[in-house]
Amino acid sequence: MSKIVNSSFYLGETKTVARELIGKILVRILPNGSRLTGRIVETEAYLGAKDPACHSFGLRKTKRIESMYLKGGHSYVYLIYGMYYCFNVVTREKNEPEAVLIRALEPLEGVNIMFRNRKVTREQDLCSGPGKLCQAMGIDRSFDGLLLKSSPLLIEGGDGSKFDLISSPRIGIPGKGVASSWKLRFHVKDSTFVTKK
DNA sequence: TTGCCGATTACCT
DNA sequence: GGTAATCGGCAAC
Repeated sequence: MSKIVNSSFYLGETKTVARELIGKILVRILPNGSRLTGRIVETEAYLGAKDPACHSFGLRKTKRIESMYLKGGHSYVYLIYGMYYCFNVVTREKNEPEAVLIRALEPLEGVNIMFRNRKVTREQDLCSGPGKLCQAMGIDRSFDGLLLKSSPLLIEGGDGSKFDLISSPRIGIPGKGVASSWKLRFHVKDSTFVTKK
């Protein structure tokens, strides 16, 4: 059984946290105690005030992004395109609104429940995208602003395996000048569970 | 108040 | 390859 990640982990450099979240386990605990878990295989770093692609660029503050201003280790969940949710882990200190977007998981426990939550037939289609994994794990706006250390949502340390990592530009943010080419996306090399082309 | 667009996805030709 | 679905933020009217 893996250990819950200590909150101090999330206070470091956001790019480092994004890289080191690869291989850790996202755990969703249902009201009946069932565990839905997946190994994190793809992440992206969003660097707050100085990052034009980040919701908190220039320290913008709205109701939607209030949780980004919480201390590292909280969740930031928002609605995108009016129909999908994206799950982020807040990093750094309070009032330093940076975060890591969790883009893909390799399903581990509770796979049959994930199949019930999404209408797909292949396991590779369950959590291979930020909107997909929220659907599979039943994460919505009510999970925004939670401390990721207990039910219903937390992150565990994983099995300590090492992975070959690839870094690349972030997906879906064209037209943001130099920020569009920053290599802030990380994923496990050769994983079949990452975002598809 | 209106209109456009987004850290997406599924389904269409 | 293209585009509809559908809501909140925000700039423009």
